[in-house]
Amino acid sequence: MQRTDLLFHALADSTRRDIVRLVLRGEHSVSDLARRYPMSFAAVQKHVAVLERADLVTKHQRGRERIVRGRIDAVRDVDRLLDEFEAIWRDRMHRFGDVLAEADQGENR
Amino acid sequence: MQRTDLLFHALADSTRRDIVRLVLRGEHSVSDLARRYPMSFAAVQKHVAVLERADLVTKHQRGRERIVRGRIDAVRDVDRLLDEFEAIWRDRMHRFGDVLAEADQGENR
DNA sequence: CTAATCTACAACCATATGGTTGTAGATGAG
DNA sequence: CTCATCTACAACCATATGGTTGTAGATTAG
Repeated sequence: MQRTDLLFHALADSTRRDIVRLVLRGEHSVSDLARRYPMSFAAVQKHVAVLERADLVTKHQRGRERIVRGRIDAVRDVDRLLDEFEAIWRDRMHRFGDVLAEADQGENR
Repeated sequence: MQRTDLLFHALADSTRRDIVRLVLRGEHSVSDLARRYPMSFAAVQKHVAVLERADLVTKHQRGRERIVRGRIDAVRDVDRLLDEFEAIWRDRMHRFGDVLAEADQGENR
């Protein structure tokens, strides 16, 4: 699977999106996060792993805890991908405008 | 599953992202699309269905063909969600700046 | 030192996903 | 009318996903 797949897949779950919001706001240990959701520690741990695989968060040790931080750069990478779509669409609108302009020219010829 | 999940999930596959690019650029029938990918018609049909469920494309009949169009609005909805993340992060940076400012004040007291 | 906490990881399970083939219904071409 | 094309949909299969429980290793607290 490619990185883009990992990014979108990671964001396609509301628990994971919520975790991203939390760790963008500030640091949280894995157990901090686990306490917030109605699921087991292991389940949250897996969600964090999915986010980590997509580079949306990083984990580093502090004592016996693992601290999770959000990586805004990854979010911006997704943003850029969407910009590409926007550009494609704008280009189409542009070409559509050209066709209309040509039609106008034809009328005045 | 909520709409956001559907949106991100739909975009978490390179074939589907490619289809979105194509139909943002211009109309294509389902069989047009199917010819482009190394998989069965039914498989492409399913991919289109996933995109449709997420409102990233619409389908309408023309003769015996089903014409697929991209919906830029859905792309923009995703964009807005990412903006929320960006805002959260900026807010954190802002608050971090405040803490530094308070520390400075403390020094000069 | 001992006990509690935090984490990692494996095994397991139900369901979802992404692909296939096959069948059948509309529609257009000749 | 007849045949080819386009589509829908069902059945099926292998694998991925999201959850669980259980076990074991680090690390801190007392």
